[in-house]
Amino acid sequence: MCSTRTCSRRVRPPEMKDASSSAVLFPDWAYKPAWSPGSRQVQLWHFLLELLGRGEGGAISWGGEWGEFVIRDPERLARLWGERKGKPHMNYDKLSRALRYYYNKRILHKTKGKRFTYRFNFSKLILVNCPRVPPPPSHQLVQSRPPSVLLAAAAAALPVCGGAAPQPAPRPFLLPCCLPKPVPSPRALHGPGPRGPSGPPPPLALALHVRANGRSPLDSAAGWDANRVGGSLFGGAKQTGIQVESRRAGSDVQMGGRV
DNA sequence: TTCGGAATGA
DNA sequence: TCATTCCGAA
Repeated sequence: MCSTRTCSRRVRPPEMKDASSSAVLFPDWAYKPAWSPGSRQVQLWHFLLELLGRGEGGAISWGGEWGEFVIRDPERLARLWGERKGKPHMNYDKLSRALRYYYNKRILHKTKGKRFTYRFNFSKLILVNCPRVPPPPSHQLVQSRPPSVLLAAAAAALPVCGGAAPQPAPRPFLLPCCLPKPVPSPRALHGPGPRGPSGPPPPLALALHVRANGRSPLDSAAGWDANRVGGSLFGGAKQTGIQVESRRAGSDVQMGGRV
């Protein structure tokens, strides 16, 4: 076992090749570098959405809140992730560190008080990853071209009802604002509808809402504590801190570190 | 259990 | 840029 940080061996990761795992939710281009700047491999949130969309209920499943998911078997999830990345020594501690880097980017939030429970911020993913959604003015969202796979991913994997019941993987559909050719789906358009009093909108409705208004219902949702919107959410969030981002964004960014 | 700094790799 | 790895702290 590698006992030092300098000992790292390059293992060619088993990138997704088989249709059984990739074609279900994501088109091939989703994994190309052009759609994932800075990374030539599948990203962790891709992977999580993929598992969630496949109904990989053993290791991870959707939680009760909209966008919330629960890691049922942390070590198994880590093992799966490690297999995907060719990192045999992956464990939940390391995986969760990667998840925590998503906090700064507002891709993910921790659901406090619930073990192994996190929540996707789909609105942020949509806003910054959809090329045809105009970014908010006077912000620096755009120094890199973000992957537009996100909408497809979110749309395909999102629980349509948002309830606690596990969702079968929905038919893949891709949202028009991110695609050259819209592929509307009747189910996507109508969906079964919310089940509870605070039932979430179907993903497409959310996306269209975002597209029309430039913001998402999630941004103002009471339960969503990342309510400081409008910052350069992806661009400046470095691993080492968010001070640069706060400084540059000026008035409208208020990230207090931990929430 | 969760968090985030730091060093490092690709 | 996105992790991976390690680790100390809460």
